[in-house]
Amino acid sequence: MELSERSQYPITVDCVIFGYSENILKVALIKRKKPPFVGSWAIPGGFIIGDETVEEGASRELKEETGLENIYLEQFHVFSAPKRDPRGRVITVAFFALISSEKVNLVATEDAESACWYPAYELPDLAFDHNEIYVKALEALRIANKIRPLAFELLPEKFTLTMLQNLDEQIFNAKIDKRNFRKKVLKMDFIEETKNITKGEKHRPAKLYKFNKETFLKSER
Amino acid sequence: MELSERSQYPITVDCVIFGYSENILKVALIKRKKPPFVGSWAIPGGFIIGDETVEEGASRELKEETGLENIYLEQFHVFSAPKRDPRGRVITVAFFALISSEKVNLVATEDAESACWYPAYELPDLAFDHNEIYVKALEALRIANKIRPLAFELLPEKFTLTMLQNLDEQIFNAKIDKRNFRKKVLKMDFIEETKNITKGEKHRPAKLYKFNKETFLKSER
DNA sequence: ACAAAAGTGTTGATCATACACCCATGA
DNA sequence: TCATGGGTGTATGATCAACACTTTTGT
Repeated sequence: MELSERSQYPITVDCVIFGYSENILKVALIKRKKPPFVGSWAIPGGFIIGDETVEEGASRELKEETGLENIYLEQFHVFSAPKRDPRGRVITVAFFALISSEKVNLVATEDAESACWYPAYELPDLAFDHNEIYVKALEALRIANKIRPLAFELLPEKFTLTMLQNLDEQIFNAKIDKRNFRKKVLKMDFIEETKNITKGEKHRPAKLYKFNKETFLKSER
Repeated sequence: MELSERSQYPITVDCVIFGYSENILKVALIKRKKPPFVGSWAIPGGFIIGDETVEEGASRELKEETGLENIYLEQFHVFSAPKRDPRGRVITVAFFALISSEKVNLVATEDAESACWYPAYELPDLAFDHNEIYVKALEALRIANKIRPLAFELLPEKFTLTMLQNLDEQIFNAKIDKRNFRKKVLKMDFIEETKNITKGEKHRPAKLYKFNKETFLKSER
């Protein structure tokens, strides 16, 4: 049997894009302007075309959506239920993406009437099987964040320990003790104090830290 | 643009089948009898057909290969490099499978001249990008085994603590201290002592334990 | 009696948790 | 001077790592 005689399927990538602004973990959603699910909110995604890998497809999609390149991307699950798209069979590879820029303007694409950031714990009901995809995305983000340090991908290059703690609290949707958190973080030698401090806030300024990737990679071995 | 006008791709599932026999963690491989890579060893897999989900495809494949149903299966990564199959573009969803039966006779399928169990740390060089798939499979198995108890899927219903320890040692390819291991395991209330012991071995008999899934699920909450 | 694996406790080090007050700044 | 978040230490219990001998069986 030749390859071309096999069942073939359109493949999409769906990207659960996490961002962090105003001290809140957010997710980028688009409002659909084409059927099916016109007017519903959905996770951005698109078809794989030509010879691109699923990673390349996800990057391309992300660039169209946010204008950004070199974004952290990680695939976490394939959704292949035959009726997940009422138009016909589409198999999707789901990714989560982490964006560090404080304020990214989302671009409404071909399929979207508009796009905006929703707080991660206040999402509206989503189109297709996207509620299910989102649940798995959060789960995958939590597991990945425990195994390796990912929070930095969501923060600006220099950040305060309070920002880092707040972000962790949001990812796990749980309160963390401040002193214990700082003790733990300051023991990690890949989190380096910079000479900078925050300014212009109406309270005591905070030290800024940065993540040293090289030191982290060395400490891995 | 209609769905049918999109780029479409043949999809395969590849199953890294782990088994455990003679106190050794093993992997099922097939010897290819068709081009490309005739005579090479490979991870078993096959095309998705019709309306089946990737999970259904993997189960079907596994049944053809081992005759077994209701096997533990977990997808862990999509491999989509355009040249990964020299015959043409094929995107594969990789799974790992865990088999508990002590001795499963592997069935040579349509594509395979033969099939056999290889010790997990003595695999031959593999066809396609299967070396890379295998590395990721082992990694995924280790992570999954830390997060939830999977070792039971590889053991007979009743097992000794030494068997369980040996299996963990093989999965992580590391030596574990016997007393510490037993202390930890016996604290888990979902591992229950049975009234049975091993027999007919030329040393002191061992108590047999079993995994109580209900108790485990309760302790999760 | 010997060989082979089963079974068993203690100690010190490290880590996680709980908890409350002073400090530096802007308004 | 007040409001706001930044910054700090200690004590307790839990968990992990290291380590060696006795027991039970088959031959």
